[in-house]
Amino acid sequence: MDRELLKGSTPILLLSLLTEGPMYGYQIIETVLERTGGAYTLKEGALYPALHKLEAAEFISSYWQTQANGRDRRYYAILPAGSTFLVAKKKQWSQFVNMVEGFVTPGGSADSKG
Amino acid sequence: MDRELLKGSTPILLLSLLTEGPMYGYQIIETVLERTGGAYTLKEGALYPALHKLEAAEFISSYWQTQANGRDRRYYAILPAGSTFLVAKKKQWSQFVNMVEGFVTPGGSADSKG
DNA sequence: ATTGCTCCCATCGCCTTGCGAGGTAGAATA
DNA sequence: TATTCTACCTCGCAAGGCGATGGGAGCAAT
Repeated sequence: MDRELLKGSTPILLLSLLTEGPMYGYQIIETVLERTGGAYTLKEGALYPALHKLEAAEFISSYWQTQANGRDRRYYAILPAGSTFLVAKKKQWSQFVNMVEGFVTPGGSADSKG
Repeated sequence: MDRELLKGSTPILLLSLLTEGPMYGYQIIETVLERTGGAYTLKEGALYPALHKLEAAEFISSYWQTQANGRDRRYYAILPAGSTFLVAKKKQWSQFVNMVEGFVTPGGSADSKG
């Protein structure tokens, strides 16, 4: 997986994931790993800064939750503003994909799906 | 257009464009501008370094051509190695797109088209 | 008690890439 | 002469992912 391709898509990934429900960092990494069949390992050095930035922007919120073992986990949940942002980001995403594919396949479909 | 989304996709764009025939820098910018209906302006600060890097990797070659006016243009043409690279990049691209869309639309199609 | 493993958080410096701004220069136009 | 268009290019900056590194809690085996 080309790291440069990932740039800018992480917020979409994160926000989309959190739409399914609150998750904690480690769980996000595991989930991404599983769903991509090991193809993409979301790195901690990318995840946590991204999560913090999303929280600073008030697109997500976080809360610590103590488990039965007594250990703490930091859960992240999407906020209404985050959902709104996701919708806009998704649109931007498909426009972007469409643009690139318009060049990759000049004769192919290049209409705007978003 | 989100600049971060662009990162890593420029080589694909450039190589795809050059597959249609040799082009010079200014022409590439104009072409991209036209085809995207003004949505995406490939910036010089992004284009030329990308072009030079592609050339250093021997994916493309360049040659100066003098016009009737006496002015010179630097044309870039794709090399066999560049075509090979493009094919690999395209595959990587669709895998990447597929991955992101797998998260964006969890219920939707997430199979690997590439 | 010590080692080592898994879980779980996080930061730091590096690298790459796009962008804004700036520079050079010939040709056309006013 | 001055401006604009074409056409090339580079530099410093910002942003984001990555590898490395580190802290710490719980748990099992030695």
